Amino acid sequence: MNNVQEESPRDQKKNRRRLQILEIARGIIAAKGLRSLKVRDVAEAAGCSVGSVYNEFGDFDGVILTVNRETVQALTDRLRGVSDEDPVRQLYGLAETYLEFFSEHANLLRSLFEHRMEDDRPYPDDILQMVMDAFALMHPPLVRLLPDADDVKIALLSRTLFSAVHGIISLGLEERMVAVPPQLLRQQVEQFLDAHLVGLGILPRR
Amino acid sequence: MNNVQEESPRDQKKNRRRLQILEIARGIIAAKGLRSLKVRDVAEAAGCSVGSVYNEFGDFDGVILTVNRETVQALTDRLRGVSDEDPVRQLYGLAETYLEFFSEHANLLRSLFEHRMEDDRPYPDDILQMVMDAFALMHPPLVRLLPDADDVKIALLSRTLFSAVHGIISLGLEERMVAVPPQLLRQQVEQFLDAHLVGLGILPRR
DNA sequence: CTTGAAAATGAACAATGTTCAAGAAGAATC
DNA sequence: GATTCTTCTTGAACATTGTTCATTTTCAAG
Repeated sequence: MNNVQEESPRDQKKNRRRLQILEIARGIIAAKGLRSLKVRDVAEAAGCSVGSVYNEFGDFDGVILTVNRETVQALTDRLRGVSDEDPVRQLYGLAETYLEFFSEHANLLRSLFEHRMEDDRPYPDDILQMVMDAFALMHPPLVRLLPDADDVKIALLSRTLFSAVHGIISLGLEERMVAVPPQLLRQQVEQFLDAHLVGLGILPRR
Repeated sequence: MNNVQEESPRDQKKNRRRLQILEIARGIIAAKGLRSLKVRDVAEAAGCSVGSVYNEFGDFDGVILTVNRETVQALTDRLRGVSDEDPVRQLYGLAETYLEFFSEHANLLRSLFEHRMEDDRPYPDDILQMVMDAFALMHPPLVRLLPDADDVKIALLSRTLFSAVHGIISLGLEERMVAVPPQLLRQQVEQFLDAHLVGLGILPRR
């Protein structure tokens, strides 16, 4: 049985344009923020009609959500690239990588965390799951470092720790708030982890 | 010299309506989120024309920003009410009070942290300052607990700690993400503080 | 080539923020 | 109290932007 679908020229064109629309939307969000994203701008830049955008994504939220989905995917890929050789280093690496990624793609991350659906439509489950999975990446190193602890507790701890790091970074990079210089922020995150890992008994008191 | 401006009947009416508009806007944001706030709804509920809303607040962002200003003011008031008798208890109290306030006014807090201005207009400085001041409320108890530490470092630590707590709470209450049960979240925040204060040498290792 | 299905189009519509000329209301002056 | 001046209020009109859909175009299959 051959499951490989041949891609007709028509589908190729369709896919090419789908990617193009996403690329353009991502570019606008990254450059000028989610609030500056307009259907007509995207359609014009992609050389198609607004109807085609709707045809491809259902509604405008569909475009945003697809960009967000790809953002969290890219984030996860980056976080998975952190070396797991030494579990302590891995924790620092995850936090620092998150900081790097957030610095490089601040507006995309904000779109991911701040976008609200119209009315009371639910946020897509798969994206939420992907975010939770990303935040669970501290789980394996924590398990290694706290072998006697309950696995459920570690899962909770992983989310808590990553959420804390997220708070420090997202507010630290918020240029609206008194902006923290990047180098200082990195140091801030490190010292935060220092203290916390000492508190968890993972690192010795200095 | 008498600096007290008599309030003319006209001003009274104006002020009454200003307050009414804010009350209505706050109610809508709190109940259905910032994205559901519409000028016409506010004007109709306040029994005036849309023009009057603009006359009073300049533009629609003006309404939102005023609500946000009052939100952070209310938050600060609540946080200032935390007892400063015991500095350790004060830190826990600040975190728990923040959790309480966030639970009760989740949509208002989200409006404060997530609202972006049109184009590239800057977010009002006074609001940013108020948020930073609120986050600095951990400073005094930390100074008492770490009398030998550099004051600038403590200021940074205060912001970091509060930002971390903010991250844990805002993501924990995010019903979009896998919602954490309130009681569990409270425990989560407490355990987070436990570990961190141990790490800072403020609490003894248990 | 014909034909039927799928996609693309863009004008029209709908929702919503914004402006402003005209009128109403109130204060100031006599 | 009448007149005049200032200020506020109004809401229709406009501007922007998301959404729909009847029509046209495209193109693969027969």
